[in-house]
Amino acid sequence: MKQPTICPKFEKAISLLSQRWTALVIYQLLSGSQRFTEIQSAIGISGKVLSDRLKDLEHQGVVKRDVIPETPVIIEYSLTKKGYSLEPILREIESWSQLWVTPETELS
Amino acid sequence: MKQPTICPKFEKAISLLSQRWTALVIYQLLSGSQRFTEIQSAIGISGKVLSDRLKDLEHQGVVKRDVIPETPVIIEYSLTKKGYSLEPILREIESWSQLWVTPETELS
DNA sequence: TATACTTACTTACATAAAGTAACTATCTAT
DNA sequence: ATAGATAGTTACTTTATGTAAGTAAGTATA
Repeated sequence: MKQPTICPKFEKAISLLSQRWTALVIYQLLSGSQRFTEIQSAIGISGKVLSDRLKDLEHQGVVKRDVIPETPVIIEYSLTKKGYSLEPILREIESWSQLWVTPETELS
Repeated sequence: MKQPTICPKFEKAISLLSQRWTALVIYQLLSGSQRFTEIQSAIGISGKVLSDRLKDLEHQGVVKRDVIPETPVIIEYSLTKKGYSLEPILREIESWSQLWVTPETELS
């Protein structure tokens, strides 16, 4: 055990972002509040997993769920302040991808 | 279901980084080239998954595997230029985690 | 020589996570 | 009455990950 242990806060952040679909859901919500099926069709996630992720992100304070009392009722998901604070990370990934993701690696 | 509207390069980058352990392995290698067991003990990953990840990252051109012909042979893993180019992303995650990961969310 | 230890893995098996499709319940439009 | 949308849930299958043990080459100790 000679190696320094990785910072638990960093590890927690990584475990959030490296859960499948999570970063994509947050990225999608960066463009504004959206409904369940909008997110679903935009990123191609299954209803089951999206449901899980949104619940999880809501618990973590990243996403907010609003029930808008129209007829029929509209349920809107949006980012909290904490959620928007992740934007610089997503933008870094975005610009990295434009520079470094080549057609060949896209096929792998 | 409709076609996903997200940029394929971005999606590819996300699928790389949101694979479990990948970001942590890259982060670990930011501090310099390391051997298999060093990475393993530093981040607490199983040999099987580390083996998978390193092969995958090598294939993606992110990690380089060097065999150093000493006795016994030493196998060193390091980041390529492409690998180091991910540093800003990891640093963003690092600073985000310091600001936003609270003790409560650590327990979830 | 025999035994143990290290490194860099692989293999077999068990469990957890994700994908798929169908289903529910409420409301709206035709 | 029938069909379609919305926001999910449920049951089942497939894939990914975790755990533990094993392998093969080499070193060190007794």
